[in-house]
Amino acid sequence: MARKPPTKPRKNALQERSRATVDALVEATARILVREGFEKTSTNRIAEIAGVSVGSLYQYFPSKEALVAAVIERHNEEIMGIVRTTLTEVMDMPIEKAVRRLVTVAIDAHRINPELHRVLAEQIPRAGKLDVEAFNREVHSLVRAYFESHRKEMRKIDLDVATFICVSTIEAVAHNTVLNQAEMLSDKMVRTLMDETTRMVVGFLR
Amino acid sequence: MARKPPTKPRKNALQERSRATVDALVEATARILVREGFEKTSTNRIAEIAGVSVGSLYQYFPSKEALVAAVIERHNEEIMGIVRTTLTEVMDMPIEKAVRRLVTVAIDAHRINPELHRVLAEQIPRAGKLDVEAFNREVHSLVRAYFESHRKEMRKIDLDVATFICVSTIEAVAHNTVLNQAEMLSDKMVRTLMDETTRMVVGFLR
DNA sequence: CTATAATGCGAGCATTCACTCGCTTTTCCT
DNA sequence: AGGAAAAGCGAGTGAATGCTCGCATTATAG
Repeated sequence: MARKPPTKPRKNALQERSRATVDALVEATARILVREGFEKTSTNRIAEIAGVSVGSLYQYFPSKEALVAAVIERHNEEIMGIVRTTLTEVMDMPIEKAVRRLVTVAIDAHRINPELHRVLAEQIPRAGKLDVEAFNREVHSLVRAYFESHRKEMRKIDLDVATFICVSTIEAVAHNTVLNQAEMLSDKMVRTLMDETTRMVVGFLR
Repeated sequence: MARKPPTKPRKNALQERSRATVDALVEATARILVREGFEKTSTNRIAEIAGVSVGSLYQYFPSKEALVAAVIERHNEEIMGIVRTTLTEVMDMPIEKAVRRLVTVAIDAHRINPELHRVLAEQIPRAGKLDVEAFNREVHSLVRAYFESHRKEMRKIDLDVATFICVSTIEAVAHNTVLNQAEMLSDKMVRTLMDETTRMVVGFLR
């Protein structure tokens, strides 16, 4: 196995100016990933688009992977923010309402930046792998917590299995809806898909 | 957008010897993809492992992408073979039986070569994109055909929506079961997963 | 056996790319 | 003001890689 390149910043941005530089670099990386694809994403190009020199880039990011990892982390954090707040909102709702809400949120989350999501999903470099796993684990445990406190509404079923299946299903439907079918889908179609997915999951749980 | 590299063979292998060369090259590509990852997969290395010179490689494959595409096609064909025969076997079975069989087959298919599947799923180059879409379309239409001829066992529901949701679900569960959790799962656990997934899908359809 | 086509070879070319280093400019602190 | 620390610069370096091309070897046909 190959040694993985470092991911931690070489130095922390302290002053205002340097924080802006770091931001510009991450933003540029995301934009190039979307607009030109992973292969075309070179450090020289990133620096160019960010309006920064390669030298400065390497002051804050020890490797190209570190930059991509930063993009992944930012994107994941954005999504996790939504998921976390939604799951607390939903905590007191009955299963039917809660699941419907989760399905909606899953699709919304995938719509934040579908192209970036696609590129990250397709081309996850080794660097981002850990982040994504942590992400999955957190979603899993949040959903499981909800199930635990709503056990009475549910039939007898292993909670881990239920969580695994439900999360996989909702994620897959959202992913495929937004990415595979793109704009082919009318709003009405999307609503039907959400209704039916909700129905399936709810029917499954009780 | 960048122009995509050609994928068609530069010339067809006619004689026995050259067919063996082509095979060795595809096989070597698959092995390197699995053992050393996409990044380490260079044409020079492929030729080396295949016991063939780079020059010969380029007699049959116009680009590196063409080689990867060939691997993808071979893998997809292997899976599609299983899916096709299973769906004809299943054509006369009632929904319950049929779905259970399909879930089993989905997992089996993912187990053919999990590592290769993972690499291909993660690192699909532009070249393989079309193949994968064709693959999805075929699965979709096969499943839809089954649903059509079993409409009486099902509640009223748009067949495309039903197909989309069912295929997404089964694929996602199989994928995550085999790849995310790897060997962490006991056989019993897998059986439970299959039972529950079947239950969910069947419950959804009627 | 000989001519022709098919197959195979691999050093090397051209290019790309991640990353370094010596230096300048800007900001902060007293 | 002035010195130190932080931030920024970008030409240049070395390594990797996709691919070509001229030639060598092997198979087929007449």
